Amino acid sequence: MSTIKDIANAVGVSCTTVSNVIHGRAGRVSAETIELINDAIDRLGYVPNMSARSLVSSSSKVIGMISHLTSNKKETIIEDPFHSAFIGSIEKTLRENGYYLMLRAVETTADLSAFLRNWNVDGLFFTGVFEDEFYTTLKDLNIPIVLIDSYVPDSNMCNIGLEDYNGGYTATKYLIDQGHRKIAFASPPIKIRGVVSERFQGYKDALANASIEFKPELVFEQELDTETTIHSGRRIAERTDITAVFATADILAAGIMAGIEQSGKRVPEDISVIGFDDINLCRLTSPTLTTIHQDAPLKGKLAVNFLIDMLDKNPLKERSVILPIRLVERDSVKKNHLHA
Amino acid sequence: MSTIKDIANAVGVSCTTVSNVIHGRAGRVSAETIELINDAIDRLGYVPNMSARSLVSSSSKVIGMISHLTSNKKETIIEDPFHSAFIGSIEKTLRENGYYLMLRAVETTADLSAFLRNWNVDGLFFTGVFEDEFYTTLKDLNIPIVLIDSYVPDSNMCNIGLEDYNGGYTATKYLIDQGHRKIAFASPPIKIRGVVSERFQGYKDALANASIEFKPELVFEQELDTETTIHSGRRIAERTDITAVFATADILAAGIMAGIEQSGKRVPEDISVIGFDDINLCRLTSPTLTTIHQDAPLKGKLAVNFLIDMLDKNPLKERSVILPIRLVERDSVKKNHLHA
DNA sequence: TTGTAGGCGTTATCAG
DNA sequence: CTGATAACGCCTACAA
Repeated sequence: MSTIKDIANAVGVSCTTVSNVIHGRAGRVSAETIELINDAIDRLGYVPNMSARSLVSSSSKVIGMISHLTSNKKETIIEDPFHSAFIGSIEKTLRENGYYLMLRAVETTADLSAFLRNWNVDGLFFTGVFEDEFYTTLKDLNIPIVLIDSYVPDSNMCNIGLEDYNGGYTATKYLIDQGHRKIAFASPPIKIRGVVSERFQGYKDALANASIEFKPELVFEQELDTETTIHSGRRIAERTDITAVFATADILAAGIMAGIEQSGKRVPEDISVIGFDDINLCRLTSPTLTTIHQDAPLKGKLAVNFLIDMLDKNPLKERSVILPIRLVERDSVKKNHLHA
Repeated sequence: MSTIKDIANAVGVSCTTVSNVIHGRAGRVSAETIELINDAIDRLGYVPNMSARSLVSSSSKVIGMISHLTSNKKETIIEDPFHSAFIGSIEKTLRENGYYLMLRAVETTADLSAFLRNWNVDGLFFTGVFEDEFYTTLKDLNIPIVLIDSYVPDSNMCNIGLEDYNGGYTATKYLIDQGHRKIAFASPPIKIRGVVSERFQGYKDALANASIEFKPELVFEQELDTETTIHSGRRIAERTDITAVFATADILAAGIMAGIEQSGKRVPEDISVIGFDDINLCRLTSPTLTTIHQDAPLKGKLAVNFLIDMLDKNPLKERSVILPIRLVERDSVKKNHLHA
């Protein structure tokens, strides 16, 4: 484990000079010395000790990827294949910019702020439901934060969002256009400020615009584990009035399809299903799943870019970007269904 | 940001005493002082600065979750839903034991060892293919390592493995018992010491025991992205001789099923498919996927327990644990197919 | 039972 | 152009 001092000794200069070279403060060192030092760095295999750096600079190059654990939930950080899809692209971009990614689940604000101070965390991604409690803790914490699934307007926080409202509207409208009138809405529990509530509003507005009355009994809220989603499919199949389902996540839609088929009904002949996200799974189910597409890798990439701009104190043009959605037609919705 | 010194000042004792209390060296401090100090810690909201700790102790409580990026691969750390299934349980257990999880993708040994020294990483999970290159780097690195998908016998490395051979054998035998003789083997590229090569051997031995000749042209190696797996399904469907497929991963099996159906053939009527892993997806496809079950959360849990025992320098009874597999029958294999 | 002092590797300040 | 030096927060001998 060679240190700056080792390099300095090897070359016969001071630590300061070595440090200057490492940080590219070339103006202050002769070309010759620079060469010598770089050689020694390679030869001795020097790598910086990040702990020492953090200690003196109160900044660590550590970015936290925080997942909020609600107490009743499974303990898994990455519950949704949709999330794991962009964690990879986040790690990659972070790495390319000299940052490190720590994964951490927290239950309380105390957990979170302890973690942040433990490591002088430089920035944060926050996934999952963002509750007010966190907002008050984080807002005067003064580190860049990118919220991935919530809408919370604030300086030093960025939202990377999606046309969630539009997505909900588009999906529902599409079903209506195919002749459906009894359209169920299936989602995880609808939390205020969460993405789902936006999609829900889109659903309701699409109904209203088509003069279809909104019926609370057509709303199915449930967790996203496979058991439960399949069970929801069964419940939906039992309801003889429902002809279509808008599910706010593909894994949910897939579970519902499975449940429907297990009940002896057919998708899309008896009940049509439309999903949300457009994960790979959509092409693996049968029928393949019609869904609202969002670009997960891009979402991840933008999230990191936001964070890095904030870390570098680049002025942001925008605090928030809303990614477009688009409908992807596959085979889970019966076309021109004239049910009305 | 209160420090030990702040606590010491607040209470009117020295840093040493505070430190002793923090580390539970109760014997050396009066009960009264302990109380005072703990109060102050709560009141001032002290949390340890991990950087400072790492610096002085050359150990960091940081555990790396390393994913080996092969150059031609996508840049994603968690390519497989199977992996994301247990990363959550790893983070949880680590956290409960006072450790922190850093995610990092590496391409070369140099990348890896730089990362390890950057942070004084205390221990390592290594997923993905483990090549010799890494072995030589890691083996004298003297930190506990748990290999998740590879077989490399060595002290200070642990394998948490699976009955991969048995899984391959069982899957193939099952197909044979249903009357299949022309059984394709589909997998990601077969790497030496990887799990796949074990499953492959099981496949070959099951064939041999049934006096079925192994045909290299029935082996389909491909990457696991959705495009490619569906394409493989098509290729398999075109081959009129194949009546069954053993795929070494469920996502692969699902893609192959989709490809087969896209070619106008039916699963399992025309071609049977059996998978491996038993991820949630198996219950969402139609037909549902018969597969070899492995317990992913348990695998994650054992992996962490191994690592923590090694970190705590607890003597290990075993360096390696092999988890059992079992066949889960669903609907993707045609029963009693008398094709022979 | 408590305190003092030195050092971990790095950076920034300031002086040569 | 280069080098001392102090400081970051914590830990561990060693003293008292």
